[in-house]
Amino acid sequence: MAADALSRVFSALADPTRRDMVARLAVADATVNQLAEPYDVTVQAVSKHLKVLQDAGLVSRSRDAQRRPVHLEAEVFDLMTKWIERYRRQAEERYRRLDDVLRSMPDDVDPIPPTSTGVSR
Amino acid sequence: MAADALSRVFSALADPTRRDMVARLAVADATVNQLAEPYDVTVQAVSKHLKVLQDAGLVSRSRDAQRRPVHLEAEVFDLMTKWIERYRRQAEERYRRLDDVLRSMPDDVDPIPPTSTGVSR
DNA sequence: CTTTTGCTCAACCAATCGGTTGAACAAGGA
DNA sequence: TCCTTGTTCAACCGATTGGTTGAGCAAAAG
Repeated sequence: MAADALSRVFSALADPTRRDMVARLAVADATVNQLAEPYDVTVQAVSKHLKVLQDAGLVSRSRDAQRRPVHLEAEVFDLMTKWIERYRRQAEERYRRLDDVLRSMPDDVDPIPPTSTGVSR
Repeated sequence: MAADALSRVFSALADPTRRDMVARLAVADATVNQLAEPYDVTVQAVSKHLKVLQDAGLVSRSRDAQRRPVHLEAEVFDLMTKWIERYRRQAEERYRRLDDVLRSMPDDVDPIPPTSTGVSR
């Protein structure tokens, strides 16, 4: 696994089962067995998934007798959101500028060199 | 690879090299060779990374003579943003409600059964 | 036509992933 | 004390990943 935080978060959420767990944990904390119940895998597999989510900082664990309740930590989402928004905005900004350039293209400038077809506006 | 779109996008961005490519493509379109230049890997490896980004719908390709310029498609980001925001909001909402519950807790109700330590808030 | 440029395909490799089974451990209940 | 419950650890397995090299192909340039 790539060591950096952002990679860990993205890759943790790249798995549908883990995303479903996050979705359910957004509603309420849950134990490993509760989380495992709907899925067609062993509780050990779920425990592994939880370790991935925990390493990504997406969930935290506490203790309640033998149980180890899982709690969703929503703050880490910010890391992703910030990254995504940054580049989306940048790309959209670029798109907007391209639009401006095309709109302001002077008539005496022909960006397409004449070809055999000879078609240029 | 998990077949669903969201998994493909998350997993595409789970790699630092691919995130860096996206960052650079937000500034300007680029050819495979241009993209490969800063990295310490073969151009074939970069071509593979691009295939992953393309399968996730994050980039598109066009044709310019022998070149196959890469263009960032910012719209797919929405898919992620929507998913993230949904569960973050839900988790934060739950946190807020928990706060309310604690604040409105009547004095004669002790939610924690007495233990040997006897400590309860 | 031949060569060069830009890129992709195919085969391979080591490392990681998501899953399994089996054993272990920690804590409460009989 | 022994048993049951909840969870994790360890070892293993097949599939996938990110990388390599080598060959091939399409289009421009010579």
